[in-house]
Parts: sequence; structure tokens; C-alpha cells
Amino acid sequence: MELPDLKDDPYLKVLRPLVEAYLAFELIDNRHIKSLRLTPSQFDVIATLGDTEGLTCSELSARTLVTKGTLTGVLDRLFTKGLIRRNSVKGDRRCIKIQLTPKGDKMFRDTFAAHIAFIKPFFERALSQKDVDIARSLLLRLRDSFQQ
Amino acid sequence: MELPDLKDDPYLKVLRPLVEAYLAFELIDNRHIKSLRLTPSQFDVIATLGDTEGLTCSELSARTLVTKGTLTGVLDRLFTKGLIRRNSVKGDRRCIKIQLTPKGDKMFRDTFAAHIAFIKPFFERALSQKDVDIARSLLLRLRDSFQQ
DNA sequence: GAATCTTCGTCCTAGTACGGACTATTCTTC
DNA sequence: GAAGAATAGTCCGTACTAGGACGAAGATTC
Repeated sequence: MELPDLKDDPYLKVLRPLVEAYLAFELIDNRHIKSLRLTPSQFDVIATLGDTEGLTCSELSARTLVTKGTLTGVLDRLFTKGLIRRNSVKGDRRCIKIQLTPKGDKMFRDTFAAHIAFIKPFFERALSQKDVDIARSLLLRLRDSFQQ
Repeated sequence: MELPDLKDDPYLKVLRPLVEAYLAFELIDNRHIKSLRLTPSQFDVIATLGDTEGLTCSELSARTLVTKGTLTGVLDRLFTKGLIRRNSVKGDRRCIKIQLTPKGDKMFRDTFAAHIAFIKPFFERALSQKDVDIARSLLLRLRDSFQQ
């Protein structure tokens, strides 16, 4: 990312920290996911499918960060690992319902809570409860600004 | 990314906003860069090379978000576009010094300031100067926590 | 000065990103 | 009910990612 030396600009002072905080989080996050033998996208899909009756591809790509085109390949690899299955949908032959297999469900139960527990202390160490509320509000304002 | 419904947890309330704010920024950022006929990585390299006498591949990959392995391909494409050249380094035949060509330098001058000017209003709209300072401090604390 | 360690850039693999093109359906509209 | 529009999932091309393997070249150590 373009991170020039613009510390003199009062507004752009927040660009670098935003990028750096996110990337630092992402690095830790991805590293732990990798130790679960999954890629971030695969984990994303498994976590989203957990505790559902199954979702279509479009629902999945809407709720995850995986785009429609990429999803096909991700699902192929999860299928090869025996973690998901594709069921046809009665009433609409265009749709496919993606569902966790028992093995996939076990993966979800084993890894999901563990991953959250792993990530949480990093936030607790950095921010007080009050800080959390402030950070949340500022970040949401930034998000909304970029989403117009 | 894994973004489960954990709003009940006071600490993880900030995870989603962090990810969402960053991704919203990245989307806008990348879209504008694309309109300059560059990819984010290519822009990153051009911006980093700007106003230097040239950098080696390792320096470049240290200062940008492009890893060593990816850099080769990115430089190949920039070379094809005539934006950079690779010079040998006297005294160390392992190194190659990457430098902007006149065309690359023109690209840097034309696009860099324009891109900053494009991004800045999104921050100005969202945050007051005071907010900027607070956001910056909180984000840096998060970053440091994830960097141990 | 030889063996070793380190660094440099490149190449490789598996996986992902985006967006456009494509086929098969289903829905709308007249 | 037939033509057109919209939706679902797949496939494709170009580019990128991380990390590991590699050979060439420099630095270190004894």
C-alpha cells in the first residue's frame, strides 16, 4: 500500500496506523488459521456455514469476504477435504445448497471457539473497555465515509 | 475473514469495525489506483521508488507490502510498461538496483499527489482533528499488541 | 584459504482476488 | 405464453500472496 511520509498532514496521520493495525492483526490471525490446516478463505467459509442448515453460493459470498468467482475453487478444495457437500435445492434448479459434513461440523466446533479465544487477548491487552467503545465508533465513521 | 456474530463480547466489538473500515478504505483506494492503470502493488513500488536514486529488490520489498517472491513478477510487468529499469550494482554482483525511468518518474509525479488528494477527503469527512489523534493512538496500540 | 553462513534475486506451488463471459434457470412483462 | 430481464453458479485471464527451494555471490570463522 502507498504509505508515503505525510505525517505533516493532520488527517492522513490516521492512514498509516489504520493500515498497520489491520495488517498486524491479519498476520496473527492468518498464522493461527494456517496452524489449523486451513486458509483464511476456507476458515471464513467454514465459520459462516457453522450452525446453519446450509447456504447457497450467493449467500455465502455475500456473508464472507470471498467473491462469487473465487468461491467455486474454495468450495472445491473444501469438498476434497471432505468438509462440505453440495446439495441441490428443490424448487430452484439454479441453486446449490452448501452444507457442512459431520467432519466439517467437527472442524467448525473444534477450531472456531479456539480461534476466537486466541485472538481476544490481543484486543484486551491493547484497549480498555472504554477504549473499545471509542475505537469502534471512530472506525465505523471511517468505514461509512469510505462507503459513502 | 472470520467475522462471527460476537457483538455480545465487549472486546471483540472492535474486530469487525477494524476489518470493515480497512476493507472499505482498501476498496476505494484500489479502485482509484486501478483508474491510473496500475495495480496496488505496482503503485506501491512506484511510490516507493519515487524521489530515490534507486533501491535494491530487498530494500523495495522491505519498504513496500510486496514480498520478495512476488516482487520479481511485479517488476517484470513494470519493466514491460517501461516504468522501471534494472541496473547492476558495482561492488556487489548479487544486487540489482531498481530505478524509475523518465516515464516512470512522470507516472510518479502525475499520480502520487493526485491519489493522496483523492483519499484525503474521506478521512476529513469522517473525523475531526481531535478524533484523528484519538484514532491514531488507539490504532497504534492495537498494532503494537499484535506485534507483541 | 577452506568451510560455513548469510544475503540476493529468481523460480515454483497452491491458493486467492477481481471481473467479465457463459450457460442454465427462473421471473417479468406484455 | 413468448420475449426479455434477472439470477445462479461456473470458468477464464491476469495479477497477486506466502513461503520454500535454488544457485550465485559475498561475509565470517577458524
